[in-house]
Amino acid sequence: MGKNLTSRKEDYSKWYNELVVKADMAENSAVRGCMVIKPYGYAIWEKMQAELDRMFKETGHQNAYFPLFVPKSLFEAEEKNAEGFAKECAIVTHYRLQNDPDKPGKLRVDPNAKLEEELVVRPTSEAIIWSTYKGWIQSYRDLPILINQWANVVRWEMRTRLFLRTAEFLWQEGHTAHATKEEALFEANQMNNVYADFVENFMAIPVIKGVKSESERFAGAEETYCIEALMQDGKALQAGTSHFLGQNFAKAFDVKFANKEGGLEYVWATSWGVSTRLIGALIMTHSDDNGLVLPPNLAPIQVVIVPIYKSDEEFDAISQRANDLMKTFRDKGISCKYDDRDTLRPGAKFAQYELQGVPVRIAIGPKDMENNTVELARRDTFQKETVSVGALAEKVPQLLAEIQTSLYARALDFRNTHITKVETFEEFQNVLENKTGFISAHWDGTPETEQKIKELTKATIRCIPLDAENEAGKCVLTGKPSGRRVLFAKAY
RNA sequence: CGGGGUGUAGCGUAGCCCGGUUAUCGCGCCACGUUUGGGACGUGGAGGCCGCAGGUUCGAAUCCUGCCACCCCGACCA
Repeated sequence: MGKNLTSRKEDYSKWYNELVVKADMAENSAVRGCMVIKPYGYAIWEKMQAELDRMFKETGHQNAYFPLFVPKSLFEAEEKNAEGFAKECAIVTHYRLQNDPDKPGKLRVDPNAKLEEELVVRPTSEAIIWSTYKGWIQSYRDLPILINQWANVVRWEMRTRLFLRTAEFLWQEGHTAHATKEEALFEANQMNNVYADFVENFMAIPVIKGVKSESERFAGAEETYCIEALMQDGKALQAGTSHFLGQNFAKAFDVKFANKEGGLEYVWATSWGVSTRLIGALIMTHSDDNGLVLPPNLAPIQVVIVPIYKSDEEFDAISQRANDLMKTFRDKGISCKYDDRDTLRPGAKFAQYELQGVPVRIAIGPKDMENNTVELARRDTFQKETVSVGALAEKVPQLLAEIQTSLYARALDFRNTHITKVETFEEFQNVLENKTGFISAHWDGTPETEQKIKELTKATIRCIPLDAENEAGKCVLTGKPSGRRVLFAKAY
């Protein structure tokens, strides 16, 4: 199921409902491709937010909030940025409805309530933020500004894909202002490292750090750092980006500062973001045919306890033990749940928690009560063992840690076996067709060649890896000289 | 926006070509009872403007026209 999340509805629909439902289109509704994130899915997002927020603050950032609406005149100020997003903007043109004289009971847009200037619903916030920063920055003493915003943004894509490309999505966007180019470059690179750290160590998804080619670069950026992950179906997913914006936005919004020498200089900028797309990455990296598989770090419930009983007496005794265990676990910071519902049989509960990806399950029945044991089962491998009650306080935290590392190891192994070095274009096409995954190949460095390869194979340059070694070679398509390999793949 | 496909109960579906009693089946839901170490079983029950709007016809889920939505493939993209 994890292999085909976005292409085969029947594969993911059974647990997709646990996380999210695509908004039902009301009659006449133009809302398309938006998602409803249900509590369980949102709890996962909150865990991500909490950890990222911690990491941002550790690196000196603060949270703030800026308006949803961007006046068109601000939006168009940075030319490349505006051009890049123009095709996918939702625009507010009116501010009032009125009763429709022709259709009783219906409303229409009041033609007299046209806005003097249209408002763009933010597809990203550089414009509104830099127009604000202008008023905040006069001197080098006002720098750096290190701000992050948690927000929703709207991108009116022609085609949406659940989790990976919804019309509205939640994200964080960092926007920083610096006195020097070096400092801004350091910041952009640092935040890309923060993302890599988070995605690898918290979400157990291996990534490749790199920079984008010119044509894949963020609109308005001078350099785009990125982390690229590989999904189980062999397609690449951009999991996060961090942009060095140069002085483009400072120039567009006329943001200058007085330096120590008394001269005026334009400010250097970065922006960086990750979104609810990461939930999609999580699903497509770890899930299997039984449903979601959550790394313990992200699981809203890390341990679930299921009682198995016939009589009330048995139930009471098991409940007592379960509550004792819960206290033990909670003291160790483990989130746990005791499912004492008498409306479902144990088997149904097992299936449900597998669907939800709960990492560890403990079952307690009459036999266990007799022997002072429990059945301990792990979601990732389905292994079960009988463990004495006294050993659990040690064993469960260990098991959670082991699941976390083993999920990462499994994904890393898959990823590494799906990076293929090729020398010829024939090999290139062959790998794309039969093996999928990343292709490490030489490229002559021109946008034309990149475009040609895209047309011929649908594969794009995912990134130029930061750790790529210098290696003389020949471009797979043109045969022209190349100084190092880049990574190609079909991408979401 | 181009090409293909699909809309029938909360979910998944049969019926549509070839129009004709009360629209099929499974899951789920509700009630009662028996059950409970891997998705229980029995009995009874509720739930449908057959995507929307027109048209053809004595009669439309079924035929025709228009519209809307969704899915897949392109273009576009976090």
